[in-house]
Amino acid sequence: MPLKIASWNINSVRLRIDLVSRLLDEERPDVICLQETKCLEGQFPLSAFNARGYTNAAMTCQKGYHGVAILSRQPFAEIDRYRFGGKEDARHIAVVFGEGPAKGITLHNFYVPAGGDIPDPDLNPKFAHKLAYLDEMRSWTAAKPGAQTILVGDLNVAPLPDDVWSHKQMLGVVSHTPAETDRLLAIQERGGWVDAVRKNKPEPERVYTWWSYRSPNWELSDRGRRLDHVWVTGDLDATVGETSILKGARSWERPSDHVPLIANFDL
DNA sequence: ATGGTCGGCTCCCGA
Repeated sequence: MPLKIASWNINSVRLRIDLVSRLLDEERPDVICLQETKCLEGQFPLSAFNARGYTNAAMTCQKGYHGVAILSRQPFAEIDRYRFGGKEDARHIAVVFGEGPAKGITLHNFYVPAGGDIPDPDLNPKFAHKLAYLDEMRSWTAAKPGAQTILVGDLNVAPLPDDVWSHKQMLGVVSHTPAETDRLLAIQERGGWVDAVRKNKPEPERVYTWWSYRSPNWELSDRGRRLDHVWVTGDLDATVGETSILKGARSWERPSDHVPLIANFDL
């Protein structure tokens, strides 16, 4: 049975609901995971999702910042929220699917802290928070090894040398420092997670999901980073099909700085 | 540890 999941850091779901609708109409995923929704639950534009058959919603929200949501055409049997890193930030939501092809599968949607600009936990509390968050993710995945589990989201770390435009020049830049990449790879290893995107786009292919707003010539300079991820537990490895990164969405009107990821499964 | 541009709790802060 096919299952198609989309993940997108939308950077305000209210502002960009028409872009989300376009993605849903063009790609028709079964499930969409959003990060940085940036609104309270009562402000979430549910009607655009309901009109397209995404009548099941699980979200964790806070005013103005962060926020993650899972919208699905298939019902949920369970909804869970975890709070890592010693803050009450809205950065994680998980569901277990009830009926349908994904029945029994757990889906986690994460928005890992960006970490500020200075890659030193002693000088920058935001970077310390990010490292603490990643450390807690590792403890969490080691304590509770997943089965039949998919993890998606904006992990705000580009773990591999070919996940950035210049490994050498990025080693001191938050998102690609050894402190972060070591931690992300440790989470992967401890949890037995498989990087679904790299499974069919292996290194040394350069793969990016984010291009900064600060570069007016983002497409020409192509200084991207692979900050968004789809991971699966080892028992789902064989079910992973095509994954795609919809770079075209970065050129849509008033775009997010992240583009959607699509992952197909054959369950 | 350049500066650049976005979003929202908007003349600032987080990304």
